[in-house]
This record gives sequence, structure tokens and C-alpha cells, in this order.
Amino acid sequence: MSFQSELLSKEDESYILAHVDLDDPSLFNLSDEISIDDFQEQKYSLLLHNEQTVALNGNYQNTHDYYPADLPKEAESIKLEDQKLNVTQGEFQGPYDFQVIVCTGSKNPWEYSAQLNKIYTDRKSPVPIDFIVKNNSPDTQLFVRVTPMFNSPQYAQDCVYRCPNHEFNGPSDELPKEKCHIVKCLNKNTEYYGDKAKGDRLSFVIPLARTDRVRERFEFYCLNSCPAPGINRKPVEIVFTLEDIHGNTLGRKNLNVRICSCPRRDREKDENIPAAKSRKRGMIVAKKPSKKASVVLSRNLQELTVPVLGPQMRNNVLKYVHDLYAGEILRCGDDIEKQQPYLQGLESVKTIIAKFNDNESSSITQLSHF
Amino acid sequence: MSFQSELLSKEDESYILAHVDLDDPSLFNLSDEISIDDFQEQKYSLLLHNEQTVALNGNYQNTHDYYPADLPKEAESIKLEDQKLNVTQGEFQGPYDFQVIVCTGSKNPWEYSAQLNKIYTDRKSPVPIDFIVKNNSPDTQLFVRVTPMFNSPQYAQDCVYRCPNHEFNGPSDELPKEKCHIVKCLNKNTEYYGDKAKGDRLSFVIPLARTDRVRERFEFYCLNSCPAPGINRKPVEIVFTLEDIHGNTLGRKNLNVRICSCPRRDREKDENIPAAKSRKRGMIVAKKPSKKASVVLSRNLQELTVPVLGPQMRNNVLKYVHDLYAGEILRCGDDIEKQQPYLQGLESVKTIIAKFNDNESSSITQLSHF
DNA sequence: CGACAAGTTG
DNA sequence: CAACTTGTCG
Ligand SMILES: [Zn+2]
Ligand SMILES: [Zn+2]
Repeated sequence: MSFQSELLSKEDESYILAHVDLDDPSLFNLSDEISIDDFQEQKYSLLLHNEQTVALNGNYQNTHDYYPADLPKEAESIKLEDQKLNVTQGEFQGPYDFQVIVCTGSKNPWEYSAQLNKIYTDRKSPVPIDFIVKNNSPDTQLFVRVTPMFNSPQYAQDCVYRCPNHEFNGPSDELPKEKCHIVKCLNKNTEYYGDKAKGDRLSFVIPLARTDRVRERFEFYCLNSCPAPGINRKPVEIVFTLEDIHGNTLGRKNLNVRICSCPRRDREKDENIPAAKSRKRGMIVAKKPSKKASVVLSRNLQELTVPVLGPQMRNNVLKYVHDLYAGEILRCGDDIEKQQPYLQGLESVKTIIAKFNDNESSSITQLSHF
Repeated sequence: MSFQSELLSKEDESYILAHVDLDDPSLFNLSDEISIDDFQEQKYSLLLHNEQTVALNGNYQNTHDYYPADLPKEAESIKLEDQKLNVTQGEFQGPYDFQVIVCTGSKNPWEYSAQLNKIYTDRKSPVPIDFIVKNNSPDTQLFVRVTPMFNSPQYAQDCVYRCPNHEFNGPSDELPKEKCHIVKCLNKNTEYYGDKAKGDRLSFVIPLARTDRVRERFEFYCLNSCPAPGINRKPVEIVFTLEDIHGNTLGRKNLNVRICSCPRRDREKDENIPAAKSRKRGMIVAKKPSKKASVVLSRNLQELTVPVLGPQMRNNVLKYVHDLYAGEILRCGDDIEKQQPYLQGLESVKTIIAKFNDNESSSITQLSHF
């Protein structure tokens, strides 16, 4: 179940996708079979659904207590030259039905785009994220590993570090091993891994509280726009890996992240540029469906602009859209993840309605009960 | 000829300017009369034409070989607390008719504005500057001290250092004492002074070749836009001081500097906007209707933007809006005048629908019969 | 060199 | 939040 090639051809991919049961969680518990030597000398690539294989520089490992510093000197030198470990990157729920939910709300300093599965946040504001783990039993300690990565294939192998500015001007109470991490968790039990000086990829591990839904807060220390050798405007994602005490992977979810000064503006731009472009007289032109966009289109929240005549018609449209979301949400049943984008849309409509209600004195033109 | 007050009132200034011969070079050769103790314990202010007195933090001195590190411990502590030395900043030619000329040329990577006495340059391109010293005799060694300063009174006391990014990512052959200087001279005999760790003001001294006109090349290591604790977008000037071997000041010239990525553009803006300065940020401008939620289309027609999720919902909304117009039009009966705005809205919606139909391959997502 | 991207200001 | 500034890219 492992492939020597760094990158699979499209044909290989289709073949494998067609012949392998990618939802079989046993596929993802291979770490026990791989020795340290294997890690140092071979390249492993395991195909998952939504497959993306990424070569990770440095020491990325599945046991919490395995440290780069423990390597013998010669392994070290191999690592420093061109040791790359291809680690799978696809998302999967795994046996615990692992889910990662960004808390939303319209007046938070961060913004979440369900459409792009992307969070937009300021530097240094705590962002709460919920981890959902079904059947989280009191006798098993689970962990979430958090690894920021560049998410364009071109840069995915490069490790993400803080820019020197934010490395040397971070909070004064920061431990040296934390100073290069662009993201940290407020949870005091978080363990930080990786040493920039050795070229390690940085990540950290949070011990998960034993409830079905655990909220943790994260802070970011660099902007996406920070200069090289920092993020340097490249898109970044956070990989959340559910792990057991041995570092076995039990689930994986990705979250695109943009740390910037104007989360709302930037989110709106990201969402609208793939979508409509406005013309003269406010005409809305439909977007050209980019191949990638069309795949996920059904999950995509987009903006639609229509002409309305008078507050009555406007309110009719708003109420109608509101109710369309309400209906969809009901039809989702208890599937929280499926609800997510609709909840976001609903939130969005309600904000628009509230804005009009705020701005209009006459109660006749107001929509009530929102 | 020295004043105890840190800042002179406007009236004092005018009085002095009217009664003192400010072109008398003897006024500016006072350094021999001032002991180190005076420097440490008092604040001197000497008025010059184009007067600008500036309190300099740290150790700024007129002898090349006087070093902050040589201070006794107690003087040191005074310095670190609030010792500020008011040093004159005005330009004067002095006995050698000292002049500083920025070399110009239209296809250089830098730009010089004579109007603003300001040079605009890229980071890391050598800028040649000529120093003119009349009667530069072979038996007197002269020096030019180069001191970058913030030139707004509000920040002039702060020392100018590199931002951490450029401090730690400078050329690899840089000596530690050079790493914090935002400007350096290519001349290998340049001596760099000041220690950022001690809060010293940084400067350097170039021994002048013994000709009337000496060309030296300078390189800048930070942009004006570099983040705090770097320049942080504050305007900067370079003070060139002609000195003898004892550090006596024989002439002084200032040069405004902007290190940026687009020297030409920025120079043009600087030069033109002061002329037609009516549209600056702080200016009061007729405010536009807050087009936050809706924009006026025609008389009553407005734009409403709502979030939709997927083509189905989008089409539902479009169809609904279409039908709202249709209903209104019916209710207008034969009143063509009254129909008019609704017809217009209907037309508008149909255009939007057509655009989406055009752009979408899948017939499933298309609305038919429009 | 124009257009865009993205931090800052009031 | 709009407008401006200013680095970057094509
Ligand atoms: Zn940074
Ligand atoms: Zn800098």
C-alpha cells in the first residue's frame, strides 16, 4: 500500500482510486510497520481520497516522543541534504468520525468561508476551533497534531516558519522552541515540536479533552504577507491530525488559513473573484467555472446580485432566501458538517436583514422575527 | 551661544534669527569647549539657520575614537535612562564650502528630487554621492560622518535601526557592528559606530580622499516601509557632517531619503501631490451613499446581494425574483407608465439568467424558458 | 510600467 | 470601513 514514486501520474491515480477502498481506516495505521531507518532512507507515498501527496522536509513522525535531536549524526546529515518524507495529506474522518469546525459568528475578528474551507484572521486574535470526536471514551487519550503547511504543491515541501520580525519580537514569555511557530494553541498542555535550526517541520500536539466536542483556541503570529523567509504571501493550510498516544493517525482534516489585516475584505475578494464580476449598470456576470471550482460548486457559498424594486420586493427576496436555507438545514438532519455551509449562508442573510432593519426607521418596511 | 531650553519658542527663534549672524562659521566650532561631562550632564542647543534642534538619544560625539563602551558605569546608566543630547541639525557649508551632490541620470535605479532635496532609491542598489570640499589640502585628513535620522520632530530623537528581518538577513559577510545600520558605504575604510543593544545612535565615518570632489557609493538595507522596530514608514534623512580628525564639525548637509520599491513613482507622487494636495486622506470629501447593502440602479431599482449555495439555490432565487416582477407587471394592467420600472427589472434579471446559462455547460444547472 | 495586493489610517 | 500607501507581478 505504499508507492515509491514521488508523484503519481493521473492514470495511476485513477487506477488506484478505482481499486482501493480508501475509506478503510486500517490503511492509515501503517506507522508501526515503518522503522526509523525506513523514514530516513525511503520515500513513502500513500494514496488517499482527495489525494495530495506532499514531500515533507525534515523530521515528521508519528510518535510524540520521537525527536530529531535523537538521530545519529549520519542520519542527520542525510536529512539535511535531501531527505524528504512523502506523507499523505488527504482528508479523512477515520474511525472517530473526526471533524474540525471553525466557530462562526458575524462580529468576530475572524471570518470563515465554508465555500473555500478557509479561515481569515487577524494576527494575534485567538480563534476558537471545535474538534468533534465520536465515541471519545474516557480510557483512551487522543491528541490533535497541528501542522501548518504551504498548500500549493510548489511550496508544500518547504517548512513554514515565522519571519525574523515576528520570531524576535514575539511575546516575551515565549519559550525558545515556540518562537518559530506561526500558530500556537492557548492550551497550556500543548507540546511544540521541531527545530527551525535543523530544518525541521514544525508542529504541535494538543491532548484532547475526553468529550465529543472540544474547543481549543489558536493564535497566529505572522501574517501571510510577512516577508521571506517567512510565509511571504504564499497560501497556507493547517493540517489537523487526530492521533492516539502512539502517534497513529486516526483522522485528518485540513483548513486553509489566511492571516491578514482585513479578514472580511480579503474573504469577500476571495469568494467573489472566482464568482461574479460586476459590469456597467451593476450587471452581474456569471463566473467562468474553473475546473476545480465546479467540483466543489455544490458546497460553495457565492454571492448573487439581483435587481429589486422597493423594500417589499427586497424583503420578499430576503425572506425567500432565508427560508431556502432553513429548509436545507432541516433536510441535513443531525449531520453537523453538512449543515455547516447552510448555517453560514443563513447567518449571512440574517446579517443582511439586520442591516436593513437597522437602517430603516419605518417599521412597515422592516422584516420582523429575524 | 548655547541655550538650555530644549525647545525654543517661536518668538525666541525669530529674535535670535534676527540678531545672530548665522553664517559665521566660528559659531559651529564649539566642540572643543565641551567636555565629556558636559555631554553627559547637560543639554545643549545651538541655533542655526534652517534651525532644527533635535535631541539625540545615546552617545553622539564629535571625536572618532570616543566610544560609548568607554563610559564609566554610572554615566552609562544615565545615558540609558533619559540622557538626551540636543545637537544642532541645521545645514551649513562651513569653511570648506562643504557640499553634497547626489549624482543624477535618467536611467539610474534611483531618483533625485532637487525640489525636495530627497533621494528615492531601491534597497541594495549603490547610490553614488559626491562630496565637494574646497581647498582640500593634502596635509589635512577630513572625514564625512553619515548619520541617518527620522526627520519629523516627533521621531527625530529615536535612533534609526534596521528591522529584524534585514538585521538577520543581511549579506553574510557583514560584521556584527554593521548589521543594524540602514545605510552603509562601499568604501572599505568606513568605520561604523554605535551599538543598538546600548541604544546608541548609529553613524559611520568615511575618510575623505584629498581631492575637491570625492565620490562615494552608499547602499541601503531597509525600506522606509520596513516594520517596527525598523523605519516603519517614517520619513528619514541622512545627515552628512564634514569633520576633522578631532571630530570638529566643519560643515553639515542633510539629504532626505526614501528607500522604496518604486523610486520614480514615489518621487512623482511626492512632487505632484504637494502641488494639488486637495485629495488627501484626512481631507473632507463629499461622502458617497453607503453602498453597503444596495446600490441605486435606476429610479427605484436597487441591487440586492444575497449569499446562495450552489446553482440550485441560485436558480431558485433568480426564478423567484423573475416571478415577482412578472406578478407586479400583471397587476399593473395596461398602465404602461407604471409597468416601466418592473419591465426594466425583469429585463435585468433575464440578462443575469442568460449569463449564467451561457457560462454553464451542464444543462442540469441551467434555467430553461427564459 | 500598469494593475493588483494588502497593511495602515482616521 | 473607505481610501490611501506601497510592495510585487506580469
Ligand atoms: Zn511575520
Ligand atoms: Zn528592513
